[in-house]
Amino acid sequence: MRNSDVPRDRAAYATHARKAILAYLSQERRYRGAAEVHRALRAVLPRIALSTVYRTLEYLSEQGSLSRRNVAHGVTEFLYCGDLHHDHAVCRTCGKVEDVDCIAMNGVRGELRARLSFALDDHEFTFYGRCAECQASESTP
Amino acid sequence: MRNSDVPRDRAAYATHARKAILAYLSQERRYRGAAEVHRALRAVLPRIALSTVYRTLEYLSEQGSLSRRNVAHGVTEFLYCGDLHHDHAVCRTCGKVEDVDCIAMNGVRGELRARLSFALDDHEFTFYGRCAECQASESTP
DNA sequence: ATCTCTGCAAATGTTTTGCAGACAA
DNA sequence: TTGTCTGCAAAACATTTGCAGAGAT
Repeated sequence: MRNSDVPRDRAAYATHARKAILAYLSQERRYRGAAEVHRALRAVLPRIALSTVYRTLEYLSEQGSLSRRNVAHGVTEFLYCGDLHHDHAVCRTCGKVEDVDCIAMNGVRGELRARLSFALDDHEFTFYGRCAECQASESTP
Repeated sequence: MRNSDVPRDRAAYATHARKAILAYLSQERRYRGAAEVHRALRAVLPRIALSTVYRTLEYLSEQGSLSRRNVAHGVTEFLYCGDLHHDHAVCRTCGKVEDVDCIAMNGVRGELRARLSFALDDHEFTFYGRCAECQASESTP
């Protein structure tokens, strides 16, 4: 394949909307939907359109800056989350998300292949429970 | 609390729609959306309404007979799946779902508590790859 | 007979798209 | 200047709901 056959990446502009959404989500350590992001951004960019939020979230998650999850009622939520693949522990009380880089995965992978003859090439793990902070505040209400 | 105060469960009728949907999904070992189920059921019940399919899928998943997952574009899919909690290995080639009752999970749980002080109360694991059959047919096309 | 379920049609809520002007490079 | 984004408004889609009649017990 000649170099000229390689589709050139389209230029990616660093616009107000992209910067603001990335700034908001990287500070917020929770999954947020388009409507929530839109509401929050209006403080900084009063004229931003909801459709722009959708397009930007889509763009950023394709770039790998955001990870997405589909929740009930047709809603998609996004979380700021570097380039690395890792799993998430979601606190059911405050919604905070912590990254889990799980060593035990190696064992799981081997077991899966041995028992099901299943060739694993990807996984999605989500843990639900209570984070350390919320456990602490439960005892002192 | 007196016995008469306990809200009595509503009677559950074994209707054509419920039987047919359960029959279809228990034979099909894949996640299916409402539209797909509806299309398939028309062969047996020509007058069945899409809204009935939605209501029935909702009902069956609340009963615990179906497990649900939210996929992209606001679509919810359902899988026949007994009462037991287990994780799924989804074949990316044929879509077939196999249950995984993974022993290595205990290791994951312990690690999570030790490293994050995270009190785990539930998890959702999905594995993606190729099932044994699809691996075999890849070598003989 | 009674209470539950279903078909139909209309409504809801999220997400997508077309297009002309605004913006970043 | 040039090609990429954005705002606006309208469309597309999956899903939900109200209601009267059909169905299950």
